[in-house]
Amino acid sequence: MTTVNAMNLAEIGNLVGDLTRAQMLTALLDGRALTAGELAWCAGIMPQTASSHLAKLQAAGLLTMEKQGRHRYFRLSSPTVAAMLESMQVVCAVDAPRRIRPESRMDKDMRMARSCYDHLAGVLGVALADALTRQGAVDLTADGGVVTAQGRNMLGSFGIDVAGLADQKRCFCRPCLDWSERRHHIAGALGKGLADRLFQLGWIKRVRDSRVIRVTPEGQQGLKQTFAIDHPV
Amino acid sequence: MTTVNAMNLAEIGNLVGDLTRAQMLTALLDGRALTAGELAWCAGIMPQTASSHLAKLQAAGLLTMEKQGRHRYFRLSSPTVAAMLESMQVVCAVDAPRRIRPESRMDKDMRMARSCYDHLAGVLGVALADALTRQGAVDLTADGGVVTAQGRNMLGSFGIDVAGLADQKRCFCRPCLDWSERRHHIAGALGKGLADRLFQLGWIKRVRDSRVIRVTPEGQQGLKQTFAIDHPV
DNA sequence: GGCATGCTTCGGCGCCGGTCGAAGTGTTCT
DNA sequence: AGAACACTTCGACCGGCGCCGAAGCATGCC
Repeated sequence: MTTVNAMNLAEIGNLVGDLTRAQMLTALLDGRALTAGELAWCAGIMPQTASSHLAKLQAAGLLTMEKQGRHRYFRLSSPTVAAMLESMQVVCAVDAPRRIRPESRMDKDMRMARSCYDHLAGVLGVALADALTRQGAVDLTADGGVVTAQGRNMLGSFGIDVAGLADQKRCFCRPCLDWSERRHHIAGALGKGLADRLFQLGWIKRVRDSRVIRVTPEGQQGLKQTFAIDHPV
Repeated sequence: MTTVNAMNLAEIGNLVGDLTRAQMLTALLDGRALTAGELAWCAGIMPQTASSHLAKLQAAGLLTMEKQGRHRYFRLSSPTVAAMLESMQVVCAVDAPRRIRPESRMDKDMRMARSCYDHLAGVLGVALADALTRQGAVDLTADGGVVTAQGRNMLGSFGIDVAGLADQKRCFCRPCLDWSERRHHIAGALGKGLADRLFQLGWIKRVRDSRVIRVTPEGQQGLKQTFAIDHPV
């Protein structure tokens, strides 16, 4: 019997399948580490309850914990976990028969620009991928992506150490299906490099307590000049 | 609040998180369509119970149903769903702290060679990917893969219509992390093409009621001659 | 028509697991 | 030292869900 596989599958599913834990995981999906208390607040439960959930998630290897003074910081234990969660969201978004879309302000912002573990997603993420493709800097297919010689120059002068990124163990340029746009954006080391550089330049900023990304006025101008992207407010 | 995302996530997780449903999904992971009765048998439950589970999975869009006489055939509704399930299994295999491995005969066979939705996985799948890489037919990275000019010739003379496969909508050559080998094998249209051709040649056969693949004596010989693969019995 | 088969719906049972209050441990601040 | 804080453990409650028996529809075979 293939039960051993199914058991693993069910265990993971079960962990993600509780709304409270799903809220915690969603909160951690931007790659930051949060304290147990913050996670409890995110999920709207008492600290004791959060503690038991976090213990389970940690025991299963989805989360790693780091003690720091009297705080305990939790983060997703690897990009693999983030990728899994994204793939689950993609299934919701793509395959589910249409259902009520609350269309809240936050949802709108999330669709506009958000962090996806350590890179950019939403309209902005897709626009960046499009722009780099249009400029011949990267060749992005559904299967994967490569940076062209021209792209290396361009990204280099933009302040991204392409060679350094490519040396890392992790995927260099992975296409990541965007659950809101239903198109691909750039993930992997290059995706992180791009996001990091935009943060560094002050072109984008995180919105507190969410994955939403805000484009600053300088970013607005810079994106237009460098990538010919007209990002809405 | 990002609750809408978390809700979707939890819904999917909840569906996969029940051992019974996980067994059904695992049984469907090879891409075939099974009847409600067969799925009930796979999960070891009564038909009534299976019916309710299948209704839920279908309502959520994970499964599609097709009536055929008095049978109802269920299958995974898309490769996206299969990819999600695989990604969940990868997380179990890679991130989970080591746990008891029952080491049953079936597990051994599964690790040796199995179908993964519509392509090959296990030792055989990885060996094929290695062989094609070694022969310079494909260039497989963690990000994606491409078929070389030489590869097109080689695969063409092996009876695979590379150009035809590349024209399809779906990913052509996607690397898929193997949960047992923890290395990549070839998925996507090319992966399916390879598997189909090996079935057609009679080199491999499915084992009844499982995803296990058996290599025939002809296959043993053919794999050695064509790909220099010494596949264990 | 009569009967077997495949699947669904309904109703009630039983249990697993998420929840919080209370109490305990370890850390930091004054 | 004592108090405030962050988090964990324990115990009890209870709601939800997976389970099966019985009955109800469809379909196919004789």
